[in-house]
Amino acid sequence: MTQLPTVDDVARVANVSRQTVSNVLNSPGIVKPTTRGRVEAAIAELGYRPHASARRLRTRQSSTIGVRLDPVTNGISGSVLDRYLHALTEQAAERGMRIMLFTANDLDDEIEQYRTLRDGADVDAFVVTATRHADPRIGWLTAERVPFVSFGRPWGADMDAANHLWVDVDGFAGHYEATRHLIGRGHTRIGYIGWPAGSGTGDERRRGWAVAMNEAFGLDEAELELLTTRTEEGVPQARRLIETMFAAEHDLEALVCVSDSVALGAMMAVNEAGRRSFPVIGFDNTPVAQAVGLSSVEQRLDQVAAATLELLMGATGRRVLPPGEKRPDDEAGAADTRHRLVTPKLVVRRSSHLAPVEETESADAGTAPAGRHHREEMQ
Amino acid sequence: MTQLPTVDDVARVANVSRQTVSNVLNSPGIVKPTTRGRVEAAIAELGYRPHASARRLRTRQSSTIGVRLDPVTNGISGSVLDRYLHALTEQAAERGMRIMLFTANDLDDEIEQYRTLRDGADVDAFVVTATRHADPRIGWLTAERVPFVSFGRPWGADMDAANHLWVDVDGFAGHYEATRHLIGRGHTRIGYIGWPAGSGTGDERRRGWAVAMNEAFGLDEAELELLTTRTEEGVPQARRLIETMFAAEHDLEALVCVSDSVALGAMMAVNEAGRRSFPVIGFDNTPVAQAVGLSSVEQRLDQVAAATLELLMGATGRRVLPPGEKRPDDEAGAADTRHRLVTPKLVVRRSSHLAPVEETESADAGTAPAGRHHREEMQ
DNA sequence: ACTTGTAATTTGAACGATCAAACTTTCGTG
DNA sequence: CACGAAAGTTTGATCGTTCAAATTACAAGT
Repeated sequence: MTQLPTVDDVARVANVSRQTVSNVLNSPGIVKPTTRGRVEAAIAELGYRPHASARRLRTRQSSTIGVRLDPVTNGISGSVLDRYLHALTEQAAERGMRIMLFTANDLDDEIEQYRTLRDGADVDAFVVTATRHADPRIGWLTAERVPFVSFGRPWGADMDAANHLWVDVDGFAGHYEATRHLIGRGHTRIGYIGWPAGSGTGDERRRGWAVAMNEAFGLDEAELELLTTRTEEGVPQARRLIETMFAAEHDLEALVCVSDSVALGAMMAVNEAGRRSFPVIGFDNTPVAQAVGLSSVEQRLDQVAAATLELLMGATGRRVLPPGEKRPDDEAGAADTRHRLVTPKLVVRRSSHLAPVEETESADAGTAPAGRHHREEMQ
Repeated sequence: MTQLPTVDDVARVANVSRQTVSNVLNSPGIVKPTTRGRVEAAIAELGYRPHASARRLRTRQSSTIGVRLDPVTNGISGSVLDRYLHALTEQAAERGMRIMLFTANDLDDEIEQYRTLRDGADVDAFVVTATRHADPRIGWLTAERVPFVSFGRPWGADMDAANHLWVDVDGFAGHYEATRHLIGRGHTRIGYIGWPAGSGTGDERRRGWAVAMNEAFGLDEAELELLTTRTEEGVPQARRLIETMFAAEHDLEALVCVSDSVALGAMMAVNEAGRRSFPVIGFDNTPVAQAVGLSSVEQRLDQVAAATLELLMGATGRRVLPPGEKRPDDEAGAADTRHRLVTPKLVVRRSSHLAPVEETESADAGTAPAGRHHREEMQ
């Protein structure tokens, strides 16, 4: 093997010109079928593959999406980003795109990386994760007209001005469904363990619980607040919290928890206290939840990934669309085409399957709102 | 913003030639300090960044390492690859390298991807994971002289012929230490739950247990086999296995398990059976283990990542070395320079901290071989 | 001062593809 | 049957960089 074949080599063999070969590759429609066949044969014969860098140099397109890999390994919940990454990589591949990872020390450094990757034509677009209030990255990317989608909706003041593309999981719907599930099983005193107020994501999830409780029992916000406790993320934190709670008098019957970590801590405290019929539901459906039989709300990350690419490339496109312009699928006045809210799905396991309904092995379609959510046994 | 500045723009401003600018960037040593200063000033002034694709076209180097992201989300253990990926991305960045992800449907498809990425000068090297017996990928990469490192040593017949670069975690050492720890705490009847025989990784871990048991109690392989059970990977599988085991008569006092999934299953069965003083140790130190207080063997993936890059790029190099040649650090006859075996680390948690030593909160440096392993409380 | 060697810098030519425009063939039509 | 338009194909230029060789600047040696 002396030298990689180039477009010229193919042209020579197929007895056509460079450009025709290029056309066969990029716009097969405009070249005569006869010729195309000849060229394709030559390509196969020589084992030719386009030189991606040369193409990039000319077209300024890289067919690559950049994702910053967060340095923190967030233990349990860290896997959410990883699962998203898996889904994104797979679905991007189906559209001829690839994912490039990079790291950054802080937000400014991240912007610096954006610039380098953009200027070097290394990536066509970015996926921004872990957005925060007044995120400087969003501003920079928007100002520079770099295509991007953020996984996580804008919060706070940005919320109104937000005309950038974003995808998010509907935490409200998730815990609304979870709470409905518990209510359907006959529970009334359902508590909520959340994160400290002010986290947009956490507040939204709690709101799902709150609305369901209000609809069912007419509780007002003051009453709901009495059923709410808040803690930092983490298994032991939550565990201690619930232990304290059990020590004091209380009449809770079930808990909806803002995350699997918190739910696991709660579950452990519940077990420790010997309360066998005390349902707990988490959020994220992490491997941990799966392993210990914790009911949880599954973020459908494949759908999130699909939505990400849809916003970036259109419904079926194979290249990144320029930002800020009218999107092809804007046509039918189809809702808002600049963001997607993915509805998560409750996964019912043992932890939510305890009393007050009689605890039988096969009790399933009983009082539970059947068919609304997916039932999964530990397997 | 009209046009991105090029090397020519910088040259004009600094009043030098293209090539000098290029030299300042790539071999600053050969350009006179005065000139260099002028060029650097111009670069800063214009905010110039090299066009990575143009550079790649010329040099045929991409400063990128390709990693196939396995489509399977292996639940609990899947996070191992993810954590490796994190570490690799970070450390690669420190050497000016980036990670590109891709997916493939099967091994042949993966080779196809290798070819595309290589021919397109998209990546300089690959990291191959999940190696198996007679892996076709290894052969192809070697024959094509594509630089690569495999995470996972070669097994079986390949083992001898293996002259390619590989990194692996020393599973033997991991479970040797785990077993020594249990022995140090006074246990004698320590069982092993492994994967079905024939998995190189699993066999190697079991061997660590076996050797420790043999050294301490003089058990021969027949006797060791009696203490061994095997199961497919998975929490419920392991759980049922141990339930059966507890149902039958047995005199086990402790268990070393080939993975955290298996260990978790075991732990649940143990709890269910009301056996409170029955230590269990896993492998991988997954978030799950951390969350439920399961002792486990931590694969130091940052070290694995460091070793990967060392093999690929030399101790401090910033570019991938051509494969098959004498490596720079071959000099001092330093062991084998073509592979690295990373020693994992036992992380002691509650699950291994139970009897027969009196179960007190502070019992720590008692009979345990102090200082050998890291002690971590749930935090 | 004059060679000689080395350090520093510059110049022309790639790298492999696509773009834009020019050219040639094909085909429908008056 | 010639004409013009559309379809198909080719040609020259270009993307931004680094390589290889050529040139110039500078210091030391006889």
